[in-house]
Amino acid sequence: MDKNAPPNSASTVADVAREAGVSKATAARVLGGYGTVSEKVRVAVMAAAEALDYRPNELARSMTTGRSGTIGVIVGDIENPFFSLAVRGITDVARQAGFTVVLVNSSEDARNEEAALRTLLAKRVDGLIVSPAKESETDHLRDAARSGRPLVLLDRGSETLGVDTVVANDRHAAESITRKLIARGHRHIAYLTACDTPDHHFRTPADIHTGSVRRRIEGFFSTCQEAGMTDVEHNIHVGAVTPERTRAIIMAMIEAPLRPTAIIASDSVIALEVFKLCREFAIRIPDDLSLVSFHDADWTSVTTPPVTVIRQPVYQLGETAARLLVRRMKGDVGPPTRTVLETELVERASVSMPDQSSEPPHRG
Amino acid sequence: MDKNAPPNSASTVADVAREAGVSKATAARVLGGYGTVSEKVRVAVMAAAEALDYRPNELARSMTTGRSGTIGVIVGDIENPFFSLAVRGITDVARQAGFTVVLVNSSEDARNEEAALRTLLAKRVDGLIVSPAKESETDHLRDAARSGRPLVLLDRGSETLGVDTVVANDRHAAESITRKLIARGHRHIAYLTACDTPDHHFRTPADIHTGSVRRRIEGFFSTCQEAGMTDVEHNIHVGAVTPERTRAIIMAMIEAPLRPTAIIASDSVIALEVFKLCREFAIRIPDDLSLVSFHDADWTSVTTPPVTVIRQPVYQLGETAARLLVRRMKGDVGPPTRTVLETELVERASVSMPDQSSEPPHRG
DNA sequence: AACGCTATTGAGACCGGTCTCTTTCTAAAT
DNA sequence: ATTTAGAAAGAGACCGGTCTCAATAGCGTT
Repeated sequence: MDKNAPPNSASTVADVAREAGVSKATAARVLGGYGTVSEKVRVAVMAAAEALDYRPNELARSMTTGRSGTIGVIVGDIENPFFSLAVRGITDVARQAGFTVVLVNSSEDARNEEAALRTLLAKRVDGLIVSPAKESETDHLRDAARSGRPLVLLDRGSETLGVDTVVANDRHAAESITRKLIARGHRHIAYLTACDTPDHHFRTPADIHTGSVRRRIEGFFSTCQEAGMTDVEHNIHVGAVTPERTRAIIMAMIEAPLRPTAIIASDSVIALEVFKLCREFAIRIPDDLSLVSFHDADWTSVTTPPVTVIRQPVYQLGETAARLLVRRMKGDVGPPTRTVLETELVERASVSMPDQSSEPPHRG
Repeated sequence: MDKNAPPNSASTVADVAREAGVSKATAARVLGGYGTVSEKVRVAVMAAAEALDYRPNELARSMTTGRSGTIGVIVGDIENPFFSLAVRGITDVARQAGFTVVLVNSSEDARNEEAALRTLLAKRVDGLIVSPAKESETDHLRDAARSGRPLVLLDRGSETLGVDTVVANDRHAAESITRKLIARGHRHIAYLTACDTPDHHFRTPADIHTGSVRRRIEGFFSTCQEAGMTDVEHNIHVGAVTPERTRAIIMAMIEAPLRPTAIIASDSVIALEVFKLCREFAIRIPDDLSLVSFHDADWTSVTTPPVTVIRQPVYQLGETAARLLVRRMKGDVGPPTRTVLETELVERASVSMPDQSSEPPHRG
């Protein structure tokens, strides 16, 4: 009679059990796919479930099992191609392992990150992948780790926090590109990042709380110094958080008495802004200004000239982090690991050749 | 004694109640922020919670309240800038309204989408935003709607399914760009999309199951026909799903006896591939070939020449869908709405000017 | 002093699953 | 035929919250 009409409210194991004429426990065994049941009963229960349009309540299941089948992911900004690609890597692995992803943008704000973490922990995610906004503020991460749920840090590590980390070899990448620029005669190289300091000025690498960027700046800084360059800290520009601020910084840089001959952009979004501005002001790349960018964004190969970039294995970064997390969630309790993925310098045409360099080597 | 040492397993309201010397119900009232409690008891309970490092279990809360505080989002591919921007719009609104987002990639596959939907429904998301891979296969969406949880369709609508939809005015956009190309003397215009048909050939718009693309093709098709063009269906190319396939299609197109003088790319990923190939084969844009793309991706303004695009309000698409969903989740039960957001033709320099056109008007 | 009203608290059912413990039943082993 | 292992099914506790309902307490009123 009521077999064809699904009830108003979702039906439960108890409903199915009643319909099939068995106990709740037995119905649960069939529906949950555990324990042992006779074939006859199995068929009856399945038929009842079908008739009642039964849909399991994953929430209730999670509460008893203690596992929710979800992993929480906190990134700075999903709109940034770097993160969207990394998240793709994460979701692919997660899906394959039977997990779904809960995504939160921190907008690179430590407070947002902390709130997000609390929410995700409250929702009982089985594991977490976080790209921490600030390495200096990691109390909330420590809490997460302490909660017993595995945590993997993505792109930005914290050496002090004993937790799994997957990063690129940022420092080495920065060193090699800086060396390359120096070899081509550049003596005034600017480094431009979205990371900010309280007074928007750079003094020492310790001011930079975003791990990946700090390591790059350390590499840049020391390579410059080894080459005998002075006042390197004045060539490191922070706070390129919006297109407007980025433009203002670049403008000031260009109009300064000692105008840089090369710019290293810390991400593709900034590089794009530099490129736009150069075009707008008819600054020729690489003749007037050389440009190098971190992250091999799709468009960098298609501009005139194509942009020399440091290719990071972004998808693999996400993939590796997720794989590591899955292993931890399965019970691997080894000591925390730090995975460093290699980068690759892709030389295109946005860096001036040695003979084109307007400055002779060793001038200043 | 055990006040400073948090217990091994997470503490619960019952633990806090015991610690504070009150009943479970009272502790729950304080912790859950409902009902009425005396100030004295409130303080005592909070102190106990603090001491025990109490963290609410959102899962348990969800089970009784029936609401999980999450919204499920299914998109084709988060890596595609279109979707990552739309998702950013969704997450921003969701966060503001107190919801977190569970994200799933369907890889534009209806079966994946169905599985994802089942999972999300089982996890008891409070609402859903889906960008359906196929408008023809919507049984699973109907199920979702029937489950009582609000559903909003993003970018791709289904007229038959009575459900809220947020789309761009794709048809009108396609018409206007096609008209513009025709006005500039183009008589052989190719349309290139990632959507595919079983035999990889296009016959009628009804073959295309992705709503937004079908509407664009309808606009393109009818505008071409109105201009007296024949065999328009042969100029619509489907199945540009990977860079390799895209290249093969473009190559065939270029080598055909009647080579198109203009290409409309259905998304920025395809446009980028066209651009790359043109550069590789020294095909000049716009002199040899005009290019127009849907979606104003960041890089399109920075190429040489910059690409003429149809700017879609992508962030707003996500934002609007999320706002609508939030309203529904709050109990709005009006009839299903269909929101159409306007697009804008951004003319840059990838379309040949009339006087540069190699073909005189009305030739064929 | 008796009464009524409200603020505060406690007891316990409930959400929808899982899972342990028992009991019953079947069939192989001695 | 009797013993016994193991399969199959049921009863009911439990997860960690919410929420209803009843009991108690405190206060103003007449």
